[in-house]
Amino acid sequence: MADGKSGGTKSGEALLFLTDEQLRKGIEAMFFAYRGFTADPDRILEKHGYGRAHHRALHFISRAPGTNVNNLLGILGVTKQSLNRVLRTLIEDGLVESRVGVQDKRERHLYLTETGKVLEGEIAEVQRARMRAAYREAGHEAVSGFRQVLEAMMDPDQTAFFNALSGKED
Amino acid sequence: MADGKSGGTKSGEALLFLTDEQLRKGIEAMFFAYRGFTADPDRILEKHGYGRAHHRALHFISRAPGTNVNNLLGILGVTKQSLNRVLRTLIEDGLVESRVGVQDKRERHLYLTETGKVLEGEIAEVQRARMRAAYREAGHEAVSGFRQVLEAMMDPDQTAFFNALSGKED
DNA sequence: AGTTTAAGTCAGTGTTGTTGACATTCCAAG
DNA sequence: CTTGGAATGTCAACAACACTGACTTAAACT
Repeated sequence: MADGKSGGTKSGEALLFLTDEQLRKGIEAMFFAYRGFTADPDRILEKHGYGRAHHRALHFISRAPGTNVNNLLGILGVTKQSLNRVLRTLIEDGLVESRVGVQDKRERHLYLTETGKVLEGEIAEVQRARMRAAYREAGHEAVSGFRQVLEAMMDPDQTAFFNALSGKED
Repeated sequence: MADGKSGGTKSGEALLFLTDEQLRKGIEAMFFAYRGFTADPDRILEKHGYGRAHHRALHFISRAPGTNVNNLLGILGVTKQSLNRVLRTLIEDGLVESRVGVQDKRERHLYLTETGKVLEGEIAEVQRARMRAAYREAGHEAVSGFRQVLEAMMDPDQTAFFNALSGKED
């Protein structure tokens, strides 16, 4: 079962033969790539005294302006307290604006301020730059495969959030 | 620059047209997929009172038995103390064995004990299972592209570690 | 009026990361 | 041979960020 050769690859049959070794390589690739993926944003965030949690909030508020706290909690998959700590500092620092809901006054709708958009844009650009470079290096076919595998790797409820965020095209 | 349509996609020319929107989708896919990627191991680790740092140590010691602390530090990209805290509990709990170096007595060589191999194997299997399922769902071509993009996304020094860990084939 | 929902808060805890100081060992220059 | 520097690993104290659980406020629903 852990001899790295047989194991769970028996039921694969005709279509796809996957040794434990190949799977392990994929797992390690995921680990190292994710570090690269977060490296550039981390550098910028550090200069401002922020962490990844702040980036995630900025990103998804930018992506879904006017979203409420509950929705953001679902997307980020953290607790209220975790999100709130981050959100409070972002609001205090004037990067995020919280507006009381019109229809439902219990809700707070979140928006990036101009300052918030600047920082989010700066971080997004370096992250896009790396993604762009990786895509170009790997080529068109690879990009499609990359996305397919990633989507298949998500938990179903996460996939729901992912799809809900979809822009029109893609 | 942040209108999601133009921006840094100008120098793409013939080969690959990438809108900011497509890149953003890739970034979000990476975020959600990584959460799925770590979900199963996290569940097992939690039962034992361990975290991801413990898993990473177990994984790479299993991958490179007899490695010393310094090498592990390079692979994991954390500070000595971070690794050491984790390593100490794993040694105390009898999952990892630390042997003083023969040639250089400053070095400690790390090995999994039988107990350590059992836990590492259990975690590795659930992680492989998800990767296997994702690979099968996405298909052979996709797997190749997935790996290509991930490798291109790594920092060069991380790629070095990644390749150094390579098994014979693959 | 009573219940539920959305958001925010306070207190306590755990994991994981950091820096700084320290012990041991090796090695090479005087 | 000894002394001093470099490398390896350990320990202590601290910061960031996640978690649970209990509670408050306000608004909405029934």
